[in-house]
Amino acid sequence: MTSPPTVEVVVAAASQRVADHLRAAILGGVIGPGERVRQEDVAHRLGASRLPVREALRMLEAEGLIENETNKGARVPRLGMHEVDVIYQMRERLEPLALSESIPHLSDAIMAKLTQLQAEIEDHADVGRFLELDREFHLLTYAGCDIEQLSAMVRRLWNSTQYYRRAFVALSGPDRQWVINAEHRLLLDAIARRDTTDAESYLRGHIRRTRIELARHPDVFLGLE
Amino acid sequence: MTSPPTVEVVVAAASQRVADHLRAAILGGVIGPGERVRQEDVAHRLGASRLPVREALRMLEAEGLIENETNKGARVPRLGMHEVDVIYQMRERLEPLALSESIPHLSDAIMAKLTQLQAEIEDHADVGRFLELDREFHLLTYAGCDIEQLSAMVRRLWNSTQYYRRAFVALSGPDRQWVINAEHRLLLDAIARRDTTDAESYLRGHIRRTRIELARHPDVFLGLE
DNA sequence: TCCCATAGGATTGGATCCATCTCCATGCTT
DNA sequence: AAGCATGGAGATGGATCCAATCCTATGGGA
Repeated sequence: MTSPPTVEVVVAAASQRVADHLRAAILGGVIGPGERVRQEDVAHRLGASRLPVREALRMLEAEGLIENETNKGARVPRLGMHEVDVIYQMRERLEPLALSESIPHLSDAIMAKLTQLQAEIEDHADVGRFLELDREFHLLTYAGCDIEQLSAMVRRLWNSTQYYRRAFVALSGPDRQWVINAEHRLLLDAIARRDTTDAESYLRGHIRRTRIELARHPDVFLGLE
Repeated sequence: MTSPPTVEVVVAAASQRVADHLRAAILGGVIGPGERVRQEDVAHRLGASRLPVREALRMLEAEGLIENETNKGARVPRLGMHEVDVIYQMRERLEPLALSESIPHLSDAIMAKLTQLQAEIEDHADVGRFLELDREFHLLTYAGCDIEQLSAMVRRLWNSTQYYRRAFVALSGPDRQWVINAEHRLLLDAIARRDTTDAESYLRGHIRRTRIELARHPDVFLGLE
């Protein structure tokens, strides 16, 4: 047997597995801002030692999903309204750049997938599904950006506001959905035309409008800070 | 003795100490892009176990100073010219925002310190000292920004380009120093006037000019990528 | 009755040891 | 002689155990 066993169940570094699990739990709203994450809990639940959990927590800290305090443990960061507002302003400035870097490298396959995703979004039913699709849509438009630092930061900004986006979408109802759809379609068209200027402009507007609507819903942050 | 012993030599979490040491080594150019960082080496050198070193490497990864590959170890990232150029564009977009957030909270003490720093910069002799002062000057202008995510990202961008900035400054010589000084003075004045619009504008120009001059020195990236 | 000090449990941080993976050099085969 | 398989050394990933720190509940004192 010269070649490595093909059956091998890709073990993929325990710390990576733990990180994936926790990330899903936080993004899915299972854990929620301010909640504490105990090392032993997670270790026991996932059948691993505490060590990979510690490493996973460090990785998630890098992604903005966890904050660590020495000797006091890890918790999901709790953001205030102003903080979220500034993070959206950061998105307004960074994501258009990521898009410009991405557009020249977007394959036809990805363009097709984007169109299909937007179609699904317009058919969307529940809130959870919309959040998932919207996230996939936007992040896929950045798939061609091969500057790792930039992609990572954009992902990080999405991660740390995911919870509040969920709360916001749940509150605001579907009567403004047509606005999102119109913006997405214009964005898609600009991307298809490889017009980075237009694309940047539509994207910036899309994020800015969301930020301002979000600022009108302070109830999303009730009981926080 | 009810109060904690005041003499206590704040031990400050070994992993923190290791991270500090490595950060200084990388920013100081002792380690250099592409070089590998072996866990045991560092552990032995700093008289600690390998475990805090592993955690430190994760922290530095979050700061963009280290990149980790599973089962293959850690190394200092090596950036290409285009990558550095995009990182500078990110700075052009993010740092003005950080500055706007910071300005309203800057105390008189900090303003005084900034003026003093600029005076020192105009007196600067060697390259290493200039880099240090310039870094301290700019980061201090962001000291009032209490959005942790934003401050962290700005710091990260500075960190990951520090090496190339050093190479650039060493090459370009002191005949353009007066430009930097003029820009710094205008920036300082705008900050003192609490004029965020002007300050953002000067800062953006300052970074942009540096980026474009840097792009004229591809020799900084010789032998890389 | 309220506040502070103390002791205990709970939780995180660190060290050592073992398993697994990668990389390189050696030697065999063609 | 060239190329590939194999074995060993080195380095990283993981598990268990021990130490240091933090939080809380309890009890004593003003």
